[in-house]
Amino acid sequence: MPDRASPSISSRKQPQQARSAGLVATILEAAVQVLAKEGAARFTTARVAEKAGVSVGSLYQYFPNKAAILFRLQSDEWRQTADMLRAILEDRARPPLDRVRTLVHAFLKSECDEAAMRVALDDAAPLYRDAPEAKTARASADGVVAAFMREAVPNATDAVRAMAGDLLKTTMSQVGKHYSETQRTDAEISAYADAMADMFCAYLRSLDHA
Amino acid sequence: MPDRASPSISSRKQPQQARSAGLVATILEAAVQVLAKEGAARFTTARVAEKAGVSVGSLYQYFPNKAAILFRLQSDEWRQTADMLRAILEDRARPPLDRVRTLVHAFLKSECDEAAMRVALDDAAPLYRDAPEAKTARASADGVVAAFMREAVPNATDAVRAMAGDLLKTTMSQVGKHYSETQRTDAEISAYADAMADMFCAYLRSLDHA
DNA sequence: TCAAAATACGACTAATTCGTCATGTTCCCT
DNA sequence: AGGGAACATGACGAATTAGTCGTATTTTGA
Repeated sequence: MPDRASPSISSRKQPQQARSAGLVATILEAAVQVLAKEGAARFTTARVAEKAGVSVGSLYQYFPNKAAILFRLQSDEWRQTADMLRAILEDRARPPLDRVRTLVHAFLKSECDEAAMRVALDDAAPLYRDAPEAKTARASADGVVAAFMREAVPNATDAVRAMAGDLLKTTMSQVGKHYSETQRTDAEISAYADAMADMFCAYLRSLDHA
Repeated sequence: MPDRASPSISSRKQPQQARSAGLVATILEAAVQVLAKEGAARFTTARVAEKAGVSVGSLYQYFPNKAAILFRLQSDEWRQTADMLRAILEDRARPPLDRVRTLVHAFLKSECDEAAMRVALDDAAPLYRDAPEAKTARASADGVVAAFMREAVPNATDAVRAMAGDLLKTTMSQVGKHYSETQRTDAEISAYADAMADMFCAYLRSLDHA
């Protein structure tokens, strides 16, 4: 039972004039900066507003609370990741296992870029993860993964496929998250991605043979 | 660059009389309660002291700051996990892959017991993870894993073994952590553990064949 | 027995934080 | 032009927190 009850995370109001739309964008950019440079503990609405060159009051006109800003940032990340995942996994011209390897490389690389921001965003997760909006957003990639699994592992029951797909998805995202907490060279990242892809491929092959 | 500089996490003084040794134990038990029932955000020294039936002043006599209490709890968890891991992996009477499966089951089960406390402890990680003491503590299981890998995958270079061992360790702990964030039945836990063990075994076999 | 050391206490300070609201400014439309 | 709506401001209130310190109590050892 971690934090308090789910906060209201939905937007307070939508910007209607051009200046306020720009203001929202400015705030989000500033939020990324503050998160990356100061860390989750020092991520405050006041600091974000200052960095954005905007008053706190303006900030609270478009975000109901601090958690909403963080959720928005995380939401954008998820969307971006889901798009990449879809683009790679749905390329039916290539063998499934090739796609897995490409995906792991792309994911790990993207996780390591902007590592500071992503780690901080994860540190702040208790503030937004229990919101109902977050639960649905996290499941956005499930369909793509399920479709891919049907293609990659045709000889398996639905139950096995569902569990294996979930395991692969969870492994990639969680291990990637942890891996990005330490500074790495591109060569190290690539080697680690190959190891993870080896593991995934061996698993998928074993599922299909069985 | 998340939080501030590393806090001093070492004990302020060692209890010398019986009553103060008991007091430290009482505080740690209370800390577990507070963490599990209130979550990381509401984990405060005042609340821990109150739950322990002790004054804040007494608490600060044996812990230099809040982070030290959290680090102590995490440290105890790590020790406990390392012991379990050693006991299972060093049982040379059984085939290596059997041991892996047993280990995954045991780890996942133990992760799901006390899930609330572990999740909260993880939420509080930013407060203690950058301390130098933490880095060494985390590496405590590395030797056992390396020895096991030599046994399980004799036909592989040291470099491959090191990376694969790290990947398995990281996967188990990170996926386990994420898995325990949701409530599960024993049957579900066991099924997931089997899936993870399947993946690990397929990977280890493929490394040995290659 | 009795003084010094160890232990325990809890009110208090200084700092930080979130979010509001009364007031002022800019924009748009007729 | 001018009136209303949208937008922007930032001082401020209310709440919470980490950690200290002067004082009181208990234990120990000579």
